[in-house]
Amino acid sequence: MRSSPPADFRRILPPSLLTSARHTWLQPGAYLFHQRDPVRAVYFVESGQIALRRPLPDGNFVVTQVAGPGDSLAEAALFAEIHHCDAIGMVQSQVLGVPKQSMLDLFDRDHSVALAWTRHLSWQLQELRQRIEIRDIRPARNRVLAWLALHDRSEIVLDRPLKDLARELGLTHEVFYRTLAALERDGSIQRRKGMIVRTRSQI
Amino acid sequence: MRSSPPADFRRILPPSLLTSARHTWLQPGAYLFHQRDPVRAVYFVESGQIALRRPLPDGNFVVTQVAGPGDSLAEAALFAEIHHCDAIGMVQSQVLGVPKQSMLDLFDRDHSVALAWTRHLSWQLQELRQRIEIRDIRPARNRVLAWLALHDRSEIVLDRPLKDLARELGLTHEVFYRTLAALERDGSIQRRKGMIVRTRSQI
DNA sequence: CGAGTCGTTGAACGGAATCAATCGTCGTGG
DNA sequence: CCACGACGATTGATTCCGTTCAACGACTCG
Repeated sequence: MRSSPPADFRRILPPSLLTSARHTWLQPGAYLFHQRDPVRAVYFVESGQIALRRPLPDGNFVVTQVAGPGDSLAEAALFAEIHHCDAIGMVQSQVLGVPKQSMLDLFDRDHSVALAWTRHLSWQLQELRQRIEIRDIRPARNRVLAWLALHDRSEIVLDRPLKDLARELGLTHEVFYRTLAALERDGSIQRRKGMIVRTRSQI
Repeated sequence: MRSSPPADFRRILPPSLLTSARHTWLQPGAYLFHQRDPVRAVYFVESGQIALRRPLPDGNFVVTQVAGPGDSLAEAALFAEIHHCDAIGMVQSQVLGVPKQSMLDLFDRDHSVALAWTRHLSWQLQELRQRIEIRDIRPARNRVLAWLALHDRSEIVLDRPLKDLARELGLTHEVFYRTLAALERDGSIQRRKGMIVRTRSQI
């Protein structure tokens, strides 16, 4: 899908930063931080799933991000004094916390790291914009075809469960399964264990 | 909606950079750049609308971004030798092109500018993630309520046509109108010229 | 005064969500 | 080892909500 490298924090942060970082285990429902907590660190998800949500006056929430393995979390917090949303583990999760000040200091000392971070953010942006646009494609058949077409190789390796991919595409997993089945039926794709192969590529 | 400042490039780029920038007028359908063109500049939309789209082998396209006034365009190009998508004016548009090298040089010379750019990207990311999550909310009524709830003040000033807001929310304008009408009917909001006022805020 | 666009409502259709049931696989513990 | 539960994958049936098409009024602009 993406023409940019995978946005995994391990490729962005230098080892020197990683040593000053703290690993944390989070049980399901446990808070990583609360709204209005002072910002101490920028976080990266190593495993599990962390949700960011903004509490509303009436006691409800609006979810603003769901971060999975490899994702960075609340990068904008780097430029804020306090958090403006809650962070909660959806499942048992492991996160890496890099102290805010260490990060800013390193940016200051080492240009290449600052630039690498900028590149990371730019890639993320590109990917998200793409995701938004692809979700606007209707019906499901065309959306899935577009998603397939964005992959450079005709063989798409499924590194995640189809269920997760469905969510990324903004479809329920049922509809995604059905659509894939329909595409295979009419010969647009072939399915092999753990991968999808594009055959014709008409949208 | 956002708790961060508006992401307008005029607040990020220092005047020194803006002087070295070039204004370009783009007619509808005209290309700002093509895929595989060498990256010369990073662009900002001053007026109109620019679409980024990735050409497919079969002659089709997948749109990856639609940028409006104030938006930066293809920031990731700053780290690439060639463009990997086309940029086309959807309507008559004016863009500002800041030479890639000027930008990188300035980042190198002036930390504060580099940091401002990082902050800009972080805010953009946050906003996009929020947009994605809000578009997952169904049905339309709840989505609109969530969108309203994200605004800090109970009076939401409509700076853009409702049509555009509908698009941002991932709804057709008809459904958006209807939903607003329904919300007003049951007393959840009140509408005054150019603004919407939250009254009750239950989701 | 028309042309164009936004805002608004109506009616009908279609496609995706939802609910439900089944199968396979994997890991866990008795 | 097998039973059990959890979860992914899959398909069916039904419902419902958002899209689409259509029409109209208000407003702005040339």
